[in-house]
Amino acid sequence: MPTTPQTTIHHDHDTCVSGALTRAEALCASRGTKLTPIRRQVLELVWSGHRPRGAYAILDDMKVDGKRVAPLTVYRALDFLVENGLVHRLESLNAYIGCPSPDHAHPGQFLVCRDCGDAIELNDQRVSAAIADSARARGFQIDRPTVEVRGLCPVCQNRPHPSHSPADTERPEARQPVTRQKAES
Amino acid sequence: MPTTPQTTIHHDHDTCVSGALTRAEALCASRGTKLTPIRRQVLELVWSGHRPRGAYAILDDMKVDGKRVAPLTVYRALDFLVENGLVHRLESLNAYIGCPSPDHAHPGQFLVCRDCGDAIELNDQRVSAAIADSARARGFQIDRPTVEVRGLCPVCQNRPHPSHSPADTERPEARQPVTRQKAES
DNA sequence: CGCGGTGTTGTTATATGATTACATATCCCC
DNA sequence: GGGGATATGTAATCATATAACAACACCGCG
Ligand SMILES: [Zn+2]
Ligand SMILES: [Zn+2]
Ligand SMILES: [Zn+2]
Ligand SMILES: [Zn+2]
Repeated sequence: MPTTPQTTIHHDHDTCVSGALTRAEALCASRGTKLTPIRRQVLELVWSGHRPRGAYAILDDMKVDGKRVAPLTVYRALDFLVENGLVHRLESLNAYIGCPSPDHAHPGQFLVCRDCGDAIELNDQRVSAAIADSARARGFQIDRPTVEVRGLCPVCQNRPHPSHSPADTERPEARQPVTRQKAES
Repeated sequence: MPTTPQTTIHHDHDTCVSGALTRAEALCASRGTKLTPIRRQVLELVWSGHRPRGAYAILDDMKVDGKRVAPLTVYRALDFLVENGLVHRLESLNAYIGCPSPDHAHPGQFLVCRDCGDAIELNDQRVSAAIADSARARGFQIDRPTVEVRGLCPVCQNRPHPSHSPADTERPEARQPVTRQKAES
């Protein structure tokens, strides 16, 4: 049994995380930015669940030398990671998620499941183009478009109902259908 | 000099607010929902600046009988207003803004200026359609699409730079170019 | 080497945003 | 008038994010 078992679709998540870290190292090296130990650890913790994660959830796991770090430490690292495109911020969840393709600049477009909490990253050119057109028509200069679609992912559509679901045993991290959920525990 | 002078584009804002309140009254009456004094006051305060406003900013103005109300009072009213489409919540700002056309259901699409803080509401069918297609292609069932575009509005593009701007005297509510701004004071 | 600038981290406190749990009041229908 | 649904009051607490300031580390340069 692997050490980090919490993802929706089965895959070799340990490899998945180490890959993300390796790519991040390479990217920072090529750009002359510094992926310090703290930043690296935060990035690893963002990836750990392969789903959106809140800053304080990361903070809880951030023991450095057995000592709990300050919130600012985590936020500063997250700012760096977001600025460098290694992590996206999900505005509607106040949460962060690792970007699988940080090498090319892109805004985040996400399908966020209200049940399992997973966030699927899209990169739909039609959506981007439609937004760009609409903004241009009004003379608005875009910094960063945000597209976050809340709903129900295909997997969760096929489960009877989250709160009564017998699948809780095999997917213990399932979210309750609350109004405004947290990204994680 | 009017009592509520803080908007970007000059217009008769007092009429603008009273119009929104009248429409809200009519809409609630037709639906059988109740626009209570508290809800009405919160709606008025949401509209007061004609721009996104945080819950606690509203709270600060919410003296009822000279007494400060509890946060929950404001949040409950905001929940009602959002559910009834009278107000939109801006996820990227944790703020609320009045909807100019609450009569027909629609998700909010916004162009949010990073300088003046104004939010222009769009309703672009191409954007909606592109998002719907993209979600359908992945079997994702949409609850609520969120589109919030951060950038610079036409007015602010023509001012030299927010922090050095001489226009501060005529637009005292201008925002600083900070990383993650508040909706209001 | 030693200096000074830039960038990173530490520490403490606080602002802002949102919810839980429970009690009380009010309205409307019967 | 009883009784259920809706609305508000009160207190405490949780969650998210930033401010202000100090210390340290790295790096290029004289
Ligand atoms: Zn993974
Ligand atoms: Zn991405
Ligand atoms: Zn107005
Ligand atoms: Zn609207």
